Amino acid sequence: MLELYKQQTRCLVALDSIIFGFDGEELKLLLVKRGVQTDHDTWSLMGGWLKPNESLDQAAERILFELTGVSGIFLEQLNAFGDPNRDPVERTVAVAYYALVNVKDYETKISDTHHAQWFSMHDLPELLFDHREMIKIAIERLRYKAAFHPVGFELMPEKFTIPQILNLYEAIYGSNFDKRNFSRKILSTGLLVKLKEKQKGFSKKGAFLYALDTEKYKKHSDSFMNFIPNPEGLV
Amino acid sequence: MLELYKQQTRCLVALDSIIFGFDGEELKLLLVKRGVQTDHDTWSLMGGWLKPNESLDQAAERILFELTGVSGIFLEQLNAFGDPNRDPVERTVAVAYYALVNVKDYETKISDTHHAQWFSMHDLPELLFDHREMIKIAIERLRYKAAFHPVGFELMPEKFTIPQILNLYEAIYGSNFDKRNFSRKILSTGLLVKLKEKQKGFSKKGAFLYALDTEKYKKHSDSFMNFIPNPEGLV
DNA sequence: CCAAAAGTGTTTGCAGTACACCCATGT
DNA sequence: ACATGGGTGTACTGCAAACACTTTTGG
Repeated sequence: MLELYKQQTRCLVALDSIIFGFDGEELKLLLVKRGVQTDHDTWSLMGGWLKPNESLDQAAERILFELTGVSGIFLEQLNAFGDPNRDPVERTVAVAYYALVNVKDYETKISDTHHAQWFSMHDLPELLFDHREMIKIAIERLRYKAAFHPVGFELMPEKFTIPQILNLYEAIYGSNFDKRNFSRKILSTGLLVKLKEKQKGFSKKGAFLYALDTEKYKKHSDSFMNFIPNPEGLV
Repeated sequence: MLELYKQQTRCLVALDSIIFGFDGEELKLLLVKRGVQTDHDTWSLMGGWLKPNESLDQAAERILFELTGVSGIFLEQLNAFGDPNRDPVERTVAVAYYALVNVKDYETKISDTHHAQWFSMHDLPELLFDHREMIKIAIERLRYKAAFHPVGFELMPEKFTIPQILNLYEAIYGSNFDKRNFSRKILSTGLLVKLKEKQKGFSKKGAFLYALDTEKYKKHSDSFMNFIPNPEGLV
């Protein structure tokens, strides 16, 4: 039996994180400038190697922290990618994770560290290896997830307005939703607490700020409801 | 840059398949008797090692074929498992897949080969490593998937009856559904073709056999609808 | 006073659910 | 004849969708 183990080829295991962010208007992706070996403008997902004594989840969490200083955010395994030629240097199996953060809260932390930069989903640069494929699958997964789970709040800052969440969902799905129906739906979750303050500066009237009821959110984070119209439209 | 590659530790990569089967009555799982090194009654998922020149999907497909003679069936990546201690012999990252087959069509092929055996989901033997955890996640995934995608048909034989599909869905979700509503829903997909024959022998009246409209099925296999009542009940 | 965004209610239709009786046949 | 499982129809309800006007206030 142990013989069987000895004969097998070992293989590098990498972790790559697709980090989604939202700045109140647009859905963004955090990328890092690819190291010196390539002089052209290639960007990469946040990635790193699996170490001997950590689990995949731990490794993804660690790498995210090392590169951004961010921890404790939504981070979920997406898929493993193992095409034999996906990394031309040496065969590597990559386990991809996707993460959700709000851009505002972490902006400074992130940009300083590792030449990380937020890119609009609609305007991505040239990407390393199969990272574009990973992103494609991640956005599909995010759409799937956000359609039924209140995961969108992970992308919002602490205080946010209903029109902002609407913007977020429109950005995720690339389509427009009726604001009346949407607002009713979101409020009917009971996860939002209306604050006394208003967001000023953006619109003349100003929109009421809301906060997440974190207690309820924890309990209901795996709950299940329709957040978007016509979920049948999903692939 | 290449230095970075050199420094990293390589690691074994295994594939494990959770193979669901349905015999018309019960949901089953295909397991293999664990090799000689353990004399006690430990069973294992179908598994094998990743080879240097194959992708994860290819490897999963190959291993499934080697162990069962079955190919071309529904086989989808589930999750990667990478706890450092999950395999006590040597650290191994396992990429799990789940597969759906109908027991009847492949019964002989399977049982002959590798001491494989179908087990009732409710009566599983002692399992290797973290295989029980994998199975738990696989059944969750199957429930999730089958709730919205017509994937249940993958588990049915070529010809089947409505009561059989009902049985299947009841087995998957461990609860009972109203047969009138269920039958209406399933037929409303337009994926079924009613045959002239009846299934005889089981009930006195006999139930009409149906076949899958494979053309439509291919087109709609990623379509989206509710197959079960109260999908909110899902985790 | 005007422009721009926020906020709010009602009607309509469909899909999901609950529910009960007749049918066909082998024994 | 009867027991067993197969097959069907209807009424109700609740949620989702469509839809338009009023409010606020900065400029």
